[in-house]
Amino acid sequence: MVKQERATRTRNALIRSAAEVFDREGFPNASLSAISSLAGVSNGALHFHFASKAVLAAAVEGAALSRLADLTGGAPPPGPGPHVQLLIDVTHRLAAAQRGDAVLRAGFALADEVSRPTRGDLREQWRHWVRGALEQAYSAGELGAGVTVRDAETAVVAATVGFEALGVRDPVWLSPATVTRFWRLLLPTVVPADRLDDLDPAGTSLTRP
Amino acid sequence: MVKQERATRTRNALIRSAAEVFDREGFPNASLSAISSLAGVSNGALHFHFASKAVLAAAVEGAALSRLADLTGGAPPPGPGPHVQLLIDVTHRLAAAQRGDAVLRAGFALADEVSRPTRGDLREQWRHWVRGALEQAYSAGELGAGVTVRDAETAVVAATVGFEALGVRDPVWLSPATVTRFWRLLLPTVVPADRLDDLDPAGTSLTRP
Amino acid sequence: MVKQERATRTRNALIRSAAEVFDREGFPNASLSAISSLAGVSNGALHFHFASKAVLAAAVEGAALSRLADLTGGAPPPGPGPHVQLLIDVTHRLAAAQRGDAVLRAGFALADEVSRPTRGDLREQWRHWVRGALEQAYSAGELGAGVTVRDAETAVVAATVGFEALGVRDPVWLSPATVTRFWRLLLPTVVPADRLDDLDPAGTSLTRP
Amino acid sequence: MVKQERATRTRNALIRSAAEVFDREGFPNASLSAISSLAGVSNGALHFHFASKAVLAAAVEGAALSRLADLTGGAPPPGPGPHVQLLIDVTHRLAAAQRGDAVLRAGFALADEVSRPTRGDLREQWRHWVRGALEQAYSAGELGAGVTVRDAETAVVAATVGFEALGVRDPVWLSPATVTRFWRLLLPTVVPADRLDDLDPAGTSLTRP
DNA sequence: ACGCTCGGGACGCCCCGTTTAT
DNA sequence: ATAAACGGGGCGTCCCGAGCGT
Repeated sequence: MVKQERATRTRNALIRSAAEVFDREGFPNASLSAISSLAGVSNGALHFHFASKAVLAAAVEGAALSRLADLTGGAPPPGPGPHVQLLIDVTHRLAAAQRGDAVLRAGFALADEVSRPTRGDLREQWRHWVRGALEQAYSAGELGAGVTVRDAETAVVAATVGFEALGVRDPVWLSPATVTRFWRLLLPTVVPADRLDDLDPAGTSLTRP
Repeated sequence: MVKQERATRTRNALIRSAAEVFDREGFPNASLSAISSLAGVSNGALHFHFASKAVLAAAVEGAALSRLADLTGGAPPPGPGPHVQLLIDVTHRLAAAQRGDAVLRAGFALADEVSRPTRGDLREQWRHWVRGALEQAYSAGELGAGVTVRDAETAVVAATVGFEALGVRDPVWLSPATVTRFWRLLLPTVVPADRLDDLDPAGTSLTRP
Repeated sequence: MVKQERATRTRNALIRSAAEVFDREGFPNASLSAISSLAGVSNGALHFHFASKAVLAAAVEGAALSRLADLTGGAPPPGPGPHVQLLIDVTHRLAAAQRGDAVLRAGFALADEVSRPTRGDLREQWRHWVRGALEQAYSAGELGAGVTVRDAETAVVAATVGFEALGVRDPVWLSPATVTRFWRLLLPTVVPADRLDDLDPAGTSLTRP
Repeated sequence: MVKQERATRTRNALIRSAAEVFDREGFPNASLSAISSLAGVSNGALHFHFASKAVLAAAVEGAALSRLADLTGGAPPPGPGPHVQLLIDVTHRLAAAQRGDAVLRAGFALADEVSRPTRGDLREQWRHWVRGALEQAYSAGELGAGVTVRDAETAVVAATVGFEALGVRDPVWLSPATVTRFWRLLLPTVVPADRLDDLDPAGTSLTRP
């Protein structure tokens, strides 16, 4: 069916423009007509693809979820490796993405505003990934003495969420400098002193080897 | 002038119930009739005290601001003293207040949603206080080597904002245990090793001597 | 009582400002708070003097009625005299007054909008006076052959009302030139040819001898 | 495109009932729900066709404008012809229409109340037509000596407007008898004596030959 | 399958004309 | 005569279904 291809294009356009409007106006203030007209389609077309506003929001959240999966590269890779550096890099990538990608921003915002604390929502997903990465680091002996996975998870998740919340009104909170400052402060406690030189709080642009 | 006493009571009741509804539903979803009926007054009474929804929101923010001032005890006290412990204690108090006080929660949320990034809003106010406390600590030589005020400010502000954002859906993020975990992780870097024993990451209930 | 004097002053100020606001906004759009604040008194003061908006409107109409009585000089004087010239003069005076006096304008407008066609309202009052003047002229033999009082009344009342209605948006319709044009056209039919030279369609500023 | 037919029917029903309610209650007092329910459609349907109350009023005015064009038959026909009789006939037709047609009545009222004195509004349109007809009459030598187009225009327009204004509360002012009285008084001055017998102040029901 | 025009209810905010409590 | 409170809508707007086209 050739038709379905255009339909998919329309669907995606709607998701994208929905994300934009949700991000700009917030979910309750976002009007469906604003979304459909931004996408260049009619009001009825929107309802064909998404039965309700909530369903549309869920679709945006889903899109954001897959963006997040792209950023994290799925689950943290097992086995030995510089797990902490990966964590640093991913927080940098997440901040950058949140600065530039309305879908991601809208997704996180929607997770707070609309959906009940579902098991698979963005916040939970992110927390799980952070915990997973820290557990790998712990197993690999990368964490400093007296540092528990739980403590580190708390700090990292809270800070990244804070960056996002503050970044809504002042994007500097999502800048590399901000994230780097955070890691500069945290790293001396998180990793043993002898490993400190191997880690770059500013992140590495290298893809995982 | 006796009459104004009841008026003040009504005004406060409106602010309180507005905070409650704003906190529960979010500003855009909060309906003025829900607020006025929760306060036990009529629609017109609300409009008498607050010309518009925005003005009401500003009043809630103002109330939250004074709550925050109560928590911080105004400006950080100058001179020698355990400044870092004070910072720890205040973050605990703030978290506790945000868990129990809808006005404070609503105030912070409103600062994000409605008001322009005014100089005197809650977020800025909090950031200023944190920075001030850290500067006092720095001046008193309480900060560890290589720790800048700026870095610490970033981490503390981001984390507390994160706690609040996450606490909306899961209050455990605002529990003493969570805040304690954060400080447990941070303190070893923030203060010199020889001072670590003098500080309690779980906070002290003592009022400042 | 000295108090009563101030009360009267307040009452009159309210009537005047009510007329102004009614004239500018129309009765339904005029808000009582606009009226009271323009008069420099409180909202409650207004309700002390006038139980309701309708009562206030009636007061304005009453004030306009006395203005009209001033213009016409009461009933048309009986006996011989240049009755038609008096009619001309009064139409000029009425137009001038409607151009400059908000009370008169508001009064006529209110007579149309609010009050039921009462026997004593402004429109009826004006029509009665015109008819009276024409009857006096007829009795004095001032009217041309074949001219009935009824016909002349119709034309004069309709035209003056038309001037007023059109004058709301373009004051030129209430200018002396306009009224003069009307009489210039009408006079040759209304009065016998030999009396034409004694009458001035532009009106005489003389008070009646 | 079959659908659009029903839409047009709905639109027209809304305009008609809007005219009725505007005419009965006046523009400010007319409630949109009264209009939509009188038209037998929902509140949303109204908003679909007319974005705001003002737009709806403009539509009513437009409808009245075309009614007026029907009455006048467009521009006054050039060339020789009994132009004055045409003018008489049209004033009769206008009065009759204003007595029976709420759209026309509401249109004129709206022109006074809401719209700025636009160049193309009803009042101006009517004035233009009257002036045009009189100019044709003048060119054809139908006007009496000493009668200017301007004077006649003033009297005719003012009187017709007056009939309308007075007719709101007492329809007799829009009756044929009233209009006939007006012309009976005016004609002897307006046209030369030898043409008087050819004209009927009561109007002719003949369509123009 | 995909899309649009048209229409239906439901509130939300604002504001207004009024009475109580003082 | 005031300050405070009341309740009643008005307009606008929004989210959504229905039914026809393509």
